[in-house]
Amino acid sequence: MHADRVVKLSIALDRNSPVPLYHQVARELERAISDGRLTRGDFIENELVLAERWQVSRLTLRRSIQELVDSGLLVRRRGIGTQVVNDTVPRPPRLGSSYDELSERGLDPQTTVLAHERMIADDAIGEQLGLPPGSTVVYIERCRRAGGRRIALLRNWITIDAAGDITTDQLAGHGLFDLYRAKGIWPHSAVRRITARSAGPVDASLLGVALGAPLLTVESTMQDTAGKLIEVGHQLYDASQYTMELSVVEG
Amino acid sequence: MHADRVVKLSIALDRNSPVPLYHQVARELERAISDGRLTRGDFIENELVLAERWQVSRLTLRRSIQELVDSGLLVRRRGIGTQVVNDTVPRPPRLGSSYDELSERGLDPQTTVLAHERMIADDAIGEQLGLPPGSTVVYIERCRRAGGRRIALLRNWITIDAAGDITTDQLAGHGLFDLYRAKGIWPHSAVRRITARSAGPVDASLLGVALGAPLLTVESTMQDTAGKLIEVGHQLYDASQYTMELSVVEG
DNA sequence: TAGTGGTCTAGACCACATT
DNA sequence: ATGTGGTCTAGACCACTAC
Repeated sequence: MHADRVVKLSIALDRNSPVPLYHQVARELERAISDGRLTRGDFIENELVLAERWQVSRLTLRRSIQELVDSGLLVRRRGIGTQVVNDTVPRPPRLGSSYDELSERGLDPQTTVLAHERMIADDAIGEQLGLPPGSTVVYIERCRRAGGRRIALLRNWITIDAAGDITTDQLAGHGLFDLYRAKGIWPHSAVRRITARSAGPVDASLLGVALGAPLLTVESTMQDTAGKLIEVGHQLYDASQYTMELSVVEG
Repeated sequence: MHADRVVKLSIALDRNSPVPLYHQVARELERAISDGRLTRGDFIENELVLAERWQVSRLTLRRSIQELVDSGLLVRRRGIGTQVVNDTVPRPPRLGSSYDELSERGLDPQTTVLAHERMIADDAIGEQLGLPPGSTVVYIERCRRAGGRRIALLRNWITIDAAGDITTDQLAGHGLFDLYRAKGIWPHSAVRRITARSAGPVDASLLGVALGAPLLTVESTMQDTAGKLIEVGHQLYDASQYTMELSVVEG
């Protein structure tokens, strides 16, 4: 009972490339899926055969396959084989600014800086940033537009270390993420709490929506690769214009 | 210039356990972090030393460390070492029912089945499930409660294959995920679209909220490990009672 | 019984960061 | 120059699935 198609693949590898072999193999497999040589339901040949044919060690091959399994394109089953489950790479949630995200959707994001100042962190913010009471932080409030319409209100409380020398001009042209990276700060992980609320008078007038309009709210805390807390962010999205999309793949 | 603490760890491994060695090592490392032997900023010893001391191959050790790197607890830097970045495991978004999620938060979720019937899928739903027009699906509408309060309204359109023989009784006592798994169907990945809206008359009365109250909405499409589309789900959460939480770690 | 993926080893060499 | 993590190999044995 095997109506299932087993596809023989040929690939080209460059052993002098600085790109790791396992990644080259993964890329080739991914290409085979995206250009249709492999489609949903197809099996690839078994690991011993592929390792021999492509002249890589089995472990290296396995690592390549694992990459695609992690990203949700392949599924492995012991005793059965490795099968294509997905034609397109599901997009996992990423650390990244809404600026990048809107760009990727083909919109042309623009930013208006509404506030950019130093202030004493209130207790809640200070605690989330792990700062002693009375610490100074940089407060930034921006309005994000796309296609001429106001999409989101972005409020950030950032440690002096991370944002002390960012200028208002820089904020208008770039997402915060780019500015962090330019300073050598590497955002590493974030916790996001997502819920909804009705627009109050301030939010409504800043976003240009009716009083009581539904807003999607995201509160986040972010830290860098050294474990240092960088910022607390509150984001308010006009729900009629913005949908947050994320893919989840079972670990 | 090394104020950084390098911690010497002792661990116990059981080589006869069915649990893979790399996972045992990972678990021990995780325990060392959670019980405070390792804290943020600490370095673990280098890979050669640890592999020798714990009598595992370097590759096995690396795989253990990788587990914690993936989950955001450790960071590795070439030429420098491996360092603890996080004390607690950030919780990545997972495939799982709100039932499981509410359970984990210590609440006691209860379910009322409001509808459970076969119906002809409308065009939008049929298309999302990849079914021909006029196909029959199972429609389920449930109200999820916790702590005696109504938290969410769950609407699912499920393929006959996946839900054809689920009974109403089963639905009252279990999350849909458990029922799928019991049938040998393994949810593999989902795409979720999250936004907000104001409660309409029907939603308001079913959830027991005021007309126009803010709701968090999640629309999802899910498929199993074989790549088959299983269900489309629409979930409405009372935003005053529910916050969606997710952690994102940079890949 | 045969075939598949899952785990583990010992050893080699490379690339990068610090001193 | 030294120490760190990153890649890669060849080979072994195990666990699960199918027939």
